[in-house]
Amino acid sequence: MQPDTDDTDAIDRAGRRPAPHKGQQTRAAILDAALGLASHVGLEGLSIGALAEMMQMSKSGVFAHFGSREELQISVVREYHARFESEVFFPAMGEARGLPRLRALFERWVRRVSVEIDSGCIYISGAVEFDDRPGPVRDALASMVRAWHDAMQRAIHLGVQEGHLAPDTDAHQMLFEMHGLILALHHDARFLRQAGSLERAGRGFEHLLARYMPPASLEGHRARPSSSALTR
Amino acid sequence: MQPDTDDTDAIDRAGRRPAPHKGQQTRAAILDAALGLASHVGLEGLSIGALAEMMQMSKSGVFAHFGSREELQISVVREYHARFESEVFFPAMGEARGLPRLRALFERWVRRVSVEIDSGCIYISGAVEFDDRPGPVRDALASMVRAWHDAMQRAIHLGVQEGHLAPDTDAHQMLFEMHGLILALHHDARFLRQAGSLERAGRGFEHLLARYMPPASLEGHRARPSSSALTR
DNA sequence: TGCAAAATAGCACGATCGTTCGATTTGAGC
DNA sequence: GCTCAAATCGAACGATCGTGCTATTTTGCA
Repeated sequence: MQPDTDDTDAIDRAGRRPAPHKGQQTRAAILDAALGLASHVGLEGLSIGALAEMMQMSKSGVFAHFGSREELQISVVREYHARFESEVFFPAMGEARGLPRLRALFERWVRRVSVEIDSGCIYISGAVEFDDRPGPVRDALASMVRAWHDAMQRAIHLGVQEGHLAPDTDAHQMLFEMHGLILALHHDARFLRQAGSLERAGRGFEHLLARYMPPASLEGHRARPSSSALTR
Repeated sequence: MQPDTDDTDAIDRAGRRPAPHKGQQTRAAILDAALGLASHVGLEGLSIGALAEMMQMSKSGVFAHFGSREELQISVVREYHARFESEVFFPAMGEARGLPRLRALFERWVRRVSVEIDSGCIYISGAVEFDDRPGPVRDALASMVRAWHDAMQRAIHLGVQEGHLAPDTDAHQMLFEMHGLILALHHDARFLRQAGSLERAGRGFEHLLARYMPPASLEGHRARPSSSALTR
């Protein structure tokens, strides 16, 4: 999880462009509305006109903040990424490595995706909308999803190192199966409106943990000392 | 898997409307093109103009066959359902009940979803596009997905009856996890263009089978005689 | 308080959308 | 081959889209 460095306001933080910050303020407000809108109608359904009406602004007023619809979409993706990070990734990183952290990551991931009835996940809807549409939006989306997947794989590797998961655990495979649970949850809860989906996702995760458990002889032991401060 | 009874041409099959069938012919051709188009740009991205150009017809000529865009979308969903049935469901039903049939269902499901590089699954993209958009299209989509899920659950139940799966197998839970594998495959292969996704889905399915295996003592035995011809 | 710049509004454009309607072409049955 | 209905076309409609301009208002700083 790193590609959220250069924002449009990078220049500001660097010192130049002396004062006027009212613009950034409304830009943030627009982005907030855009995120809410996009999570309902998708990134493709996001229209500047609807956004302007929702903000009680003129179309051109909204437009000026982004320069193009595509740039708006990319900004929304970046904003979603930032929120995802601060609601899922960072808090979970506070947990101890291995199982506790992995559990926290999954649990928060689940909560983020099945968020109180409405507001779908832009990573998921975006993946479907742009799986056949090359361009900068798709690139931004893909790079952030990949960053998230990499972070998850690192957490799984740490689980192995801590001796909480079997030494021969295929991290990519385990991530694949975890991701599947999340996607099934999103599908069943959001599209089919099926009750009990949340519990099913949780049970599925327990099944995964049981499957990737270390053999009893190794239980509780560490595969190797996890001293180095650089391994996170 | 049943809700594909009343088509628009039901009146014809019933006897009335004596002869002209050229219309149905081109309607089928349009539907075929529409299916291809929708699997790339989604049901929402499906436009009559693009379809007309692709068919080398006038917009109104295409339009007349469906009466509305919504009806076109529903027709596409129905057509996809029919193909899904004949490519996945019916052939797999030829396999023996229990594990062989379940394997066949999953394998063909996988093949249908990851179909030669392009052409995504309309069930999956449709679910994302219409999870927040009530109406007849969503209803049609949901009813067919549900029919498919029901069919899968029946197959799982038969697996239990045949003694190929543990007696306490939660069919809904197992389906949830299988569906997750399919969705993860669709995501990783189609959006992330990740190699090896197909194998990961297969491995995930093997993990599931291992998990829902009956206890060794029951292996090979049937939970109860599967005689009645009505149990399918 | 005044001034430059930033933020926003207003208007128009070309394109595309789904849809309507009347005219025209095509088809099949006598 | 004639006829009538079915199939298709062509043009136009209102709406919405993203975007480009030029005013106008608002903002932050001297």
